[in-house]
Amino acid sequence: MIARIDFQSGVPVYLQIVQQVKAAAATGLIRAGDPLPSVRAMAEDLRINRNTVARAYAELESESVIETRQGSGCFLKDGGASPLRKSVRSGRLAEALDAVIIQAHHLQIPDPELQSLLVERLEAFHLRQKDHQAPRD
Amino acid sequence: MIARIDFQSGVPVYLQIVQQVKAAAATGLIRAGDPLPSVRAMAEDLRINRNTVARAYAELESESVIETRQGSGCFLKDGGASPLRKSVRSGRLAEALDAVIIQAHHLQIPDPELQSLLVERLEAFHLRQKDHQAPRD
Amino acid sequence: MIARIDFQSGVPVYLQIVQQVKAAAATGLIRAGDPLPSVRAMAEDLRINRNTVARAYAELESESVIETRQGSGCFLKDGGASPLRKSVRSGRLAEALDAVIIQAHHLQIPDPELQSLLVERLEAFHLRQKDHQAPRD
Amino acid sequence: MIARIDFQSGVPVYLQIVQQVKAAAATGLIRAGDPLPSVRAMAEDLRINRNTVARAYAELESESVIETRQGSGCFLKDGGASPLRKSVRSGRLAEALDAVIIQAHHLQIPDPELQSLLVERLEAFHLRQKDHQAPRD
DNA sequence: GTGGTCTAGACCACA
DNA sequence: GTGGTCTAGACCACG
Repeated sequence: MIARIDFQSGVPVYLQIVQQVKAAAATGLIRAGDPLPSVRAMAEDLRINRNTVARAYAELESESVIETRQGSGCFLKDGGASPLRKSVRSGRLAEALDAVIIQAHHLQIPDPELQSLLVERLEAFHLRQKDHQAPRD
Repeated sequence: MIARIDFQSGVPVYLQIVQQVKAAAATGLIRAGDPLPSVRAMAEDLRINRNTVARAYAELESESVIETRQGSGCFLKDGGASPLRKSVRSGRLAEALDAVIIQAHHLQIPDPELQSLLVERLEAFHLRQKDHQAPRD
Repeated sequence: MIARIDFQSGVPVYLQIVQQVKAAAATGLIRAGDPLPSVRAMAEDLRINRNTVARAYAELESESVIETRQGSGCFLKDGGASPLRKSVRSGRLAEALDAVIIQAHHLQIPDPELQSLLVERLEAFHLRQKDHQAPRD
Repeated sequence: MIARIDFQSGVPVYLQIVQQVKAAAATGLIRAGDPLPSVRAMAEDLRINRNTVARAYAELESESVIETRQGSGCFLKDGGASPLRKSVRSGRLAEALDAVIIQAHHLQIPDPELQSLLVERLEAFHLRQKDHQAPRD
């Protein structure tokens, strides 16, 4: 099972799926070419409607994260190149960072600590990536 | 002007106001006892519906950030310190950073660029703060 | 009424709406900032379900053609800059052209005629654009 | 090899085969009376399901493009000329071109570039045709 | 079996 | 009033 849904969070269920598939792809839990659980299977697993899963998959496809072939399933794409312009990509990341900065501000966490926390989480992220590569052999 | 609304962001307008009033309080732009702009004034300022501002103020009052006195307006309450323990606070921030890291991965933005982007956005953030504080002198 | 649906064509209804809104935007029938018919209104107009229209609008938003603000409606964006890379954009157009070329081949229309037909349709397109600009004054 | 499948395109695989067999017939790659590859051979060639090839052949037979003889395979029928009148044919192509023009507009690709892209894709198309015909000699 | 589309209707969030 | 999300269930296209 790939995803866990928090029905209390207020975050749309389909977006939770999107985020968790992206996370699984980023850390290497699933790799290019790997099939995702079928829409029906994931819906049953998470006890949600098929349509909700289908919507998540459609969103993932429109972002070029997965590829879906009618009748055979959904597969993870290789992250060859984002179709978005560089400026757009850093713009989006800047928005996300701005939100984090405001949050840090509210949590009264000083800049240097935020920066070192980023370094720490980056290291943790790459460790997870290695963990997922090893067991495959 | 306390708040700036980003209609593109998808974040509810009333929540943007809530967050920005909190931010303004945290940075000292407004202090305990200071009056907030009237609902009508802020609505005209931001060119949004009065209901939206009223809702933001209601939310702020329910969180005990502000206090409304019948007939005279809304005022900032004191109580600046975050009640959360340090570990809880950085834990929350870590979650937010993890999400950003995953996003950066899918946007194919390398670690060093992410880090320098953080520095850049932090500088922009503090510049904005100064802009707000200057007119007060 | 902006769209006409052909239920016989086999083309998904939501895609027909997407195409027709794009066409209306391209020819200047609707302009940047103009509101689109509400989801409910268009659904009633076309006698289809609200969700189908909503899906079309969602697709249009994900392609940056329109902007939707909760509670106030959907508005045409100004076509400032496509977020896609230049290479991706011409790649997509190349795919569309390849399909046309194959079709021309099946219809046994020689290359020079295809090329002059393109010129002709381009002229017709720009004429339509002018037509839509004039009546506004 | 008669067909090349583009799994990314979203066009049903069986339709791609239908179109490409028609194209092969139109360009003279295969001629009246020629045998088509067996269902099994083509399926292995293209790494797709036999059912998919069978469906394509069924479609082609129902359109009288090919003929199946029990036990000996499928053969191309004659009857090359398009039955449509010239005006109808260019009318259909005009519709397709209009759609491409609208797409080019949204992709912000200027007219001259669209025209030169057409020339480029036409060349690529004819190159592919030659590649197919060469091995025949 | 797979995913895609559409309908009908409920409920929520926002202005 | 606006759009967004989710469910339930039907039907189609594809492999």
